[in-house]
Amino acid sequence: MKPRKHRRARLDLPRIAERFRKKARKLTGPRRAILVALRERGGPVTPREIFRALEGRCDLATVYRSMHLLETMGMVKRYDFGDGQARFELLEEGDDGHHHHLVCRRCADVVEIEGCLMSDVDRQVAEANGFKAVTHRLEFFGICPECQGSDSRGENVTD
Amino acid sequence: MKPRKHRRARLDLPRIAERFRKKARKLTGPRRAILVALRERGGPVTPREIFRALEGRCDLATVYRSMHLLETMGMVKRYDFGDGQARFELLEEGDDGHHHHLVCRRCADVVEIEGCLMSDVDRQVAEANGFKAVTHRLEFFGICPECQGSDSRGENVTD
DNA sequence: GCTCCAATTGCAAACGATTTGCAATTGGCG
DNA sequence: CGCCAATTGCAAATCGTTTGCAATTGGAGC
Ligand SMILES: [Mn+2]
Ligand SMILES: [Mn+2]
Ligand SMILES: [Zn+2]
Ligand SMILES: [Zn+2]
Repeated sequence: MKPRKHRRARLDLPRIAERFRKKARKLTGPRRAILVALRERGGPVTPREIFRALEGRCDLATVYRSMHLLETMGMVKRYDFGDGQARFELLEEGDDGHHHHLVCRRCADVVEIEGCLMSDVDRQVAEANGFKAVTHRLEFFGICPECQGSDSRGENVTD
Repeated sequence: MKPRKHRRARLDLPRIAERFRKKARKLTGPRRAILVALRERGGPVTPREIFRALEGRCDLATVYRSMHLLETMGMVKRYDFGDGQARFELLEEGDDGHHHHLVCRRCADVVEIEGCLMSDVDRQVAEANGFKAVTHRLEFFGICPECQGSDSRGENVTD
């Protein structure tokens, strides 16, 4: 049994629906399906992955529109792993989603990094430069255990 | 006199040319112009900004091709501020370019953050998850001094 | 200097992610 | 059950970036 890689893996669906409706929005078929897909995955998902998981129950454009909506509603958070596609995670009520990830450069496997010890750094950076409301975006990249042995180029991973 | 915002603002042009030629590459007109533009700016520049600065002396496709080349030669480093366009900085010889930025969310002004105190964090993250060769990507975002007074939405910036 | 050719360029078309216009569909309130 | 604003599917548009190809050019060798 592998350890669960992502927190927020189990959220109550009726509760999600309720949260959604509270913002005076129609809970349509496609939207429900997207929320289910987001909950299933738990970790960061691309719009295209959601689209594939929906198997025709929803158009790709609708996925994008829904992600925007959910983002402004504060129900999902967007992450950027620098590969040109957005990723989203469903948030628990009250969670602002601020956390970081460790991404394998070979297989793109993602591990959640618990907690963030940088709020004091934000303050220092703000202070030192006269900025206000400073936040940060931080992701880690490396080679995961699985990918360390079977190297794609024959050389071994060190360090 | 405003303080200089970017390090590596002055690099010797002949020396840059020499570094370039050492890798057995043709130092063409477009490439020379691009290197000059990169040196002029000092801080992170988008391909389109370089293209504009070149005023017809070089095609946009050539800018992109040159950035790839310079990147693989280790003469520029790519940064990602999450707005969908790449930025590049010319590097001093021997510099790996690892550093971070503070970007204004209103005017997109960029301030360099000196140094990086996270190599021990990289190690901890690697250790804790069985990953190897862990690095990170980190940028800060906030509201710069200039943008704090004249607020775009009438509310004042706090915190 | 002049020749020659692989390296490089400009141009236009292709790309992949994301956005948008619009006519057809639908959730949820009355 | 009917209505209508909200939502959707579809196709076309957009944006940053990449690529094919024929024309151009730097610089090594004479
Ligand atoms: Mn996560
Ligand atoms: Mn910089
Ligand atoms: Zn953080
Ligand atoms: Zn760093």
